[in-house]
Amino acid sequence: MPVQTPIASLPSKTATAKPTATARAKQPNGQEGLAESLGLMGAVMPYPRNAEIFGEGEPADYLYKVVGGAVRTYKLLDDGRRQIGGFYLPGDIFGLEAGADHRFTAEAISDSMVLVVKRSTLVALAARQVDLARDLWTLTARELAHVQNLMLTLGRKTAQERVASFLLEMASRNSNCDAVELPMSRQDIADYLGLTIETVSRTLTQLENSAAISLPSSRRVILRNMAALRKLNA
Amino acid sequence: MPVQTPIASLPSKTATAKPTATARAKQPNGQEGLAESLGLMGAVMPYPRNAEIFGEGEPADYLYKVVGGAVRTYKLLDDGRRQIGGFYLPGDIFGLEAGADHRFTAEAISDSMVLVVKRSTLVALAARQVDLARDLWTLTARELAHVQNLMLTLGRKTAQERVASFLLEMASRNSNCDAVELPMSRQDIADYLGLTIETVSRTLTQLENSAAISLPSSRRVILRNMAALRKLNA
DNA sequence: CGACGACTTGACGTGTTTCAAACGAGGTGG
DNA sequence: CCACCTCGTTTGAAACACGTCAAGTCGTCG
Repeated sequence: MPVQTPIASLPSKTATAKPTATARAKQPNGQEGLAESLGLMGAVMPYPRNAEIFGEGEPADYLYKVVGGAVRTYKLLDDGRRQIGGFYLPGDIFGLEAGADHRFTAEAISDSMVLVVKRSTLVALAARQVDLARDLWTLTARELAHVQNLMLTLGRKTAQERVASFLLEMASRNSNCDAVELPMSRQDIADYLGLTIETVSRTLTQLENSAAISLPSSRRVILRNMAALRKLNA
Repeated sequence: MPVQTPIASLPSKTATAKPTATARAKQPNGQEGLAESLGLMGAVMPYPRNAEIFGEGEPADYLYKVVGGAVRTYKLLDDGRRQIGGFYLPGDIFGLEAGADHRFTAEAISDSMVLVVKRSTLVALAARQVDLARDLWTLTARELAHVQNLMLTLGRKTAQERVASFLLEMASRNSNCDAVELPMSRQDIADYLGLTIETVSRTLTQLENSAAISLPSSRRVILRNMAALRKLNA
């Protein structure tokens, strides 16, 4: 449950942002430039574990970047089923909307530090700076690509395939390519993959028994056989 | 299977587009302006049933708008499983990418007429016209919202809930709000909802038996009890 | 040490898939 | 005009993967 809602009490030092900060050399990537300059226009806020950062349906006045910790976004169906849309790790940007409102709820998975940036600042800047406008578009497109992949996973894959996809996704983020530290609980993973917590747990032990991974602890996974996992990735 | 690939032989009359065409009054919607002006910069191409319009991984040099017929976009897993990402009906725009390549394949569901517009034209224009840039962003955001909804459906819903969601989605597009003409096959619906063709068929007859819908023919559905369907929509 | 939360494991039930066959509409040819 | 083929759809019966319910284990913190 929400522990604090610091958005309302944001220090409005955003006005001090230097417009020229976004006029740096164009990165091949399309997001780095934006990610870099964000630091100059926002404030870092701490969110304790399970604190709500923003709620579904709230006005999307800010955009967020994980500085430390981890964040999940999700939607709740009225009967309590939860679909997690994505996990955000340090460096990731989330909460950017083209429309007026947030379409998901965002919560800190663990105690987290989050950079908060006023959206109107960016949108106003984007009106004059073509490449910033493109960065915003690219960011949304990246989110789209991620959800499309998730959709593929949710569509018609076995539990093993889903868990394998998840582990490979996590590994591809942690530069340390074959040891993954999971900040999220089994329930979070289950709600991300459209499975139950029991199935996730069982599947992980199956994968361990088949020597594809090992589990030194429940939150730590070592990918022992990438090839096998990738084959499951279908 | 692909019957023709007319993209290569596109008449390049796109250069005759009038830049000022996009400077019309701002619509509340954010897409109408773009959708409207597109007609001036592209050519309408016919695609026979099942013809490929573009393929996954191909350069995304064009953007498309359905003029007549219907289009599906999908991804194929190597073992033949197919996930349909969306259905596009007359008026809908598809194939817009922020990146260089198409991430899905697009095919005509039935004989279709499709307006084809050169992307570089739009992107170049967007560099000078702020609201066109915003329209492109909004279009991607709309696609994102749609896929997020689909993700919710695929996540952990029963067959009844999925089919009900699908029917309500289709009904919300056909202005004729309670009679839906389905251009796509049961297999298409199944691959959209992450079910098998048999389950879709069975579920439709269940819904008919429970008086929620009626099926005058296999491609024609009449929504008899919206409330019941919406309750299933969870 | 005890208690709590997160995770794992087991036994059983069930909704969906799978495999198989029948049905129906549309089209062609005799 | 009817026989016949084809393709999409429907229906049936059996198998299976995952969900559910319940108990047990592990690690952490007070």
